[in-house]
Amino acid sequence: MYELKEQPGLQAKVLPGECLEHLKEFQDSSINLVVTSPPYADQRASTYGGHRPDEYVEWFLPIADELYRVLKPTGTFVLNIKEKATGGERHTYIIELILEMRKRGWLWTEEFIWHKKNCYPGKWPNRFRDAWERCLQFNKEKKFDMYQEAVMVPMGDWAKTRLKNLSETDKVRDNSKVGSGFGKNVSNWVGKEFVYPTNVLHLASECGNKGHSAAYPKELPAWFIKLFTREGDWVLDPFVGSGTTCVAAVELGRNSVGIELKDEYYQLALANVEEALRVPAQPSLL
Amino acid sequence: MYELKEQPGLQAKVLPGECLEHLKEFQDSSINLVVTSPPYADQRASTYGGHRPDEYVEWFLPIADELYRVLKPTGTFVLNIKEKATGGERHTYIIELILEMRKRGWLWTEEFIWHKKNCYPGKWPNRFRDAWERCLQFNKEKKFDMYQEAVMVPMGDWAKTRLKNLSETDKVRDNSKVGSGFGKNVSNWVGKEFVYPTNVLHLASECGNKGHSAAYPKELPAWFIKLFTREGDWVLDPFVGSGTTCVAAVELGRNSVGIELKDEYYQLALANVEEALRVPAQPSLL
DNA sequence: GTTCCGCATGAATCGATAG
DNA sequence: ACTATCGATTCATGCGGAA
Repeated sequence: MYELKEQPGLQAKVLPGECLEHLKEFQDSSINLVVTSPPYADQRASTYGGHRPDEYVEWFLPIADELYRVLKPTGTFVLNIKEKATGGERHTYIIELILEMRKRGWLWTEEFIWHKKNCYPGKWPNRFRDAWERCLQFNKEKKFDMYQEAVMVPMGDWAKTRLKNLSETDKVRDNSKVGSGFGKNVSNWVGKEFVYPTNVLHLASECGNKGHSAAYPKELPAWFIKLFTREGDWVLDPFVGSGTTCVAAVELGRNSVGIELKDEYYQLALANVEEALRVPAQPSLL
Repeated sequence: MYELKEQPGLQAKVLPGECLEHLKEFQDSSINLVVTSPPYADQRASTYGGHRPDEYVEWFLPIADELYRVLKPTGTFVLNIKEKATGGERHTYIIELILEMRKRGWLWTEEFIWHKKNCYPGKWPNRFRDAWERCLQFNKEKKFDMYQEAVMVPMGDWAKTRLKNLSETDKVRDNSKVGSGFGKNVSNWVGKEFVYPTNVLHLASECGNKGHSAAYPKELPAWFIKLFTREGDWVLDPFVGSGTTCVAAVELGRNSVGIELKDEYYQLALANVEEALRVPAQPSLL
């Protein structure tokens, strides 16, 4: 049985292997936020631990049950996912999953939209490029921890004016700059008016910059970590991939656990989390 | 039995009363596009002809059946809708409706996201402002009519590059005025590069909504009308409200039928459609 | 050191081909 | 028929090399 204790210093663990096995070792009500992007449904079940659309719900429900158990009553589960198009139709396994999870006690609190500015190219006779993904928010209780002030965005007069006339490109660029944590310059915000965001997130999907294809920009988990946790809280990603969620948690001063089945990604996650822990958290981000 | 014939001149009819009654008078396979924004689920069932969330699916399915019958095999049904938040949760009647409609033969081809730039202000302890709605695309057949070229947009780089050029300012202003980012006066963009749009639509929700409660900007039906129909085709909106869909159809040179239960809106729709018919269609829009 | 251009590269999807 | 694989299509982004 793992114990997640408050200790001096930041903790970030990455565990190799099946998430269901590891989850059983977690104590009840020990996690503040689960945020994950599970392997998408894939015809080729062998590629990345993908699962066939028709079996997706059946595969995921036992995991959802364990996540329910380990989550604190005031905690939140954020599921980033998007259904495939098969046979000319959008598949229904995700909306079926929502219904099934509700039957098992989860509250479907909200559906955020992640608008991907740079989506995958392609042309088909019957559809356009898919530029959005779901970020489904589930909770155990109606009352849950939410720190809305942590994700407020500056909205000066110039921005209001620009939003009316300009293309989405500039807005996205500004937004991603703000949320990335690196280009953040607090002095630039002095005198600007802050407003609460909406349930639509504008983030560019990360391009393959350092060879590791992190198909889930760090800004996405970072946004939900800021919104649903405080420093010292515990964040869990049962499908951590290259470690993006844990890195975001470390940079924000949250403790985290990531689980990854595939050894290649596990090794990558280890290295990335190590690197993140080496750099002290930036006070401006916390 | 209504007959929808090709006649010289544009036709736009508005019918008062229950849509189910009128739909039964339509011939099979006579409509190219159904696009509508039905009354949203409302706890107070009497207010806007709204229907309780728990009864929404049951109420809508018979209408969906009739729409299926009157739609041409290569036609499309676009349903603009968004679930309410009740009891701290997003209600599930819409995803249940999708599953039920599929059981009755509809193909769930795609889900477009309408991103409302200027959504209704407000603040709640457990959620942010709702800035998006679903535009569910249903079809009868895998192969359907789709005219993708009609909604192409200037390439992403274009705005960024040209905005630096002061001499292009006028064109930018025209752009925002005409189409809010979609379907603008093509003649202005001759020689520029165009790309296909994505399944995320950026449209401001209508501000001055002429007495109608459901703000449904004309650009929304206009975009789908351009995408799924050609001039002379028939467009149907069984919940036409103040006539927005028919006005958009008229302006684009498509024939249309709108149905409205509430007399107040019906009168408004009549007036708006009359006005639209008085102004000759602008060739640049067709 | 800037700016600009060319180029590779994706959480994709369809249709055809082969077993 | 039904499933697995492959080629074609497409565009925002970040990189490197060149002016």
